Amino acid sequence: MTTPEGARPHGSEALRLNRQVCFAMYSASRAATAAYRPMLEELGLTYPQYLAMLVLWEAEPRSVRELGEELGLDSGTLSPLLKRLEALGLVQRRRSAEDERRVEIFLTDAGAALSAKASGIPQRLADAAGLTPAELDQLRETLGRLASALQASH
Amino acid sequence: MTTPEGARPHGSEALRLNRQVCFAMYSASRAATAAYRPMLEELGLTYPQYLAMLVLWEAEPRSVRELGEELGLDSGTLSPLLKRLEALGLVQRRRSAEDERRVEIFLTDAGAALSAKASGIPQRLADAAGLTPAELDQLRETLGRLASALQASH
DNA sequence: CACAATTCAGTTGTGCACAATTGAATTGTG
DNA sequence: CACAATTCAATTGTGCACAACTGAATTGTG
Repeated sequence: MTTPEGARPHGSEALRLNRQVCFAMYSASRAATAAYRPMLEELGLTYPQYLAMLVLWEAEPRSVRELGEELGLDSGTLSPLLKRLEALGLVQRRRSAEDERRVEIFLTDAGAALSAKASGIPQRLADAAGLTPAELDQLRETLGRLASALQASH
Repeated sequence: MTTPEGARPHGSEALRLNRQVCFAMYSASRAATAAYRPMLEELGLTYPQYLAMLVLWEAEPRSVRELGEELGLDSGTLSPLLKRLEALGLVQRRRSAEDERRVEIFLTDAGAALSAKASGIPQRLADAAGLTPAELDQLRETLGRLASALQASH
């Protein structure tokens, strides 16, 4: 069904792409990011930037390390991302006084105000997902267990 | 529970990070890629390169467009990736004779032989996932529906 | 047949991810 | 207290993703 004219099939069953949960996850995750894109464009954010803002909207200020803990990202990813959020005027980075290694991320007024514009996004995406609330709950729970097990595996 | 000392909480419930299925998917997908990494290192492949090889192991040759269709990737991603696979000696790119726009991707002997070394990976990952086969099946099915709905949404 | 529209692969530019490293600040230990 | 070990953010380099564009080849239509 997936094999085009002229291509010789010789794959083993275990290696079939369509069998692989990880590929389904990889595809669905990219599809979700793509579904967010037009909504986030209205806010001028990328999806990872939106995630960082979500964390800050919950509580603020946060150090780069705390943000990384929440998002599972390291400073190699966060440093330039936060610099971009600062350039957008949404965030301010300030060296901590008590611990000069730390950099605290504060929301600017514009950054704090942006949450109002973002408040409808989760529901809009849930609608686009086409799953029942129960299915979404269960999916989130299963993915959480999966991520934990995978992280523990290496 | 996630709010550190000194950070002022003021998030709305809908925007809570831990509530969001998409973040769970994003995290789990990255965790899966990370779990693959040490296994794929033995093959000298990245995860997207491994996906391309999976498609070619199923049937070969494939045009760049066909590969892109299977993986949901465009030429902007695939062209350099395939160039790297060619540099690794796993693949050969050849202009199609019937349609000079197309570039056909052939496995080299080394590329074909690599599937033997990869054959254990899906099972190793399934073990690391810590889910039952039934849960994995259901997860894959749900993710498939989710990805379809999200793609249809824009 | 002519030529506009489409298909196809590649390139350029931006923004993640992530490994590896750096250098400064802090903590732990003898 | 001294100094080794650790923590923290930033930087560098590689490899995706993806939008926008280019140019060549093919297809569709008048």
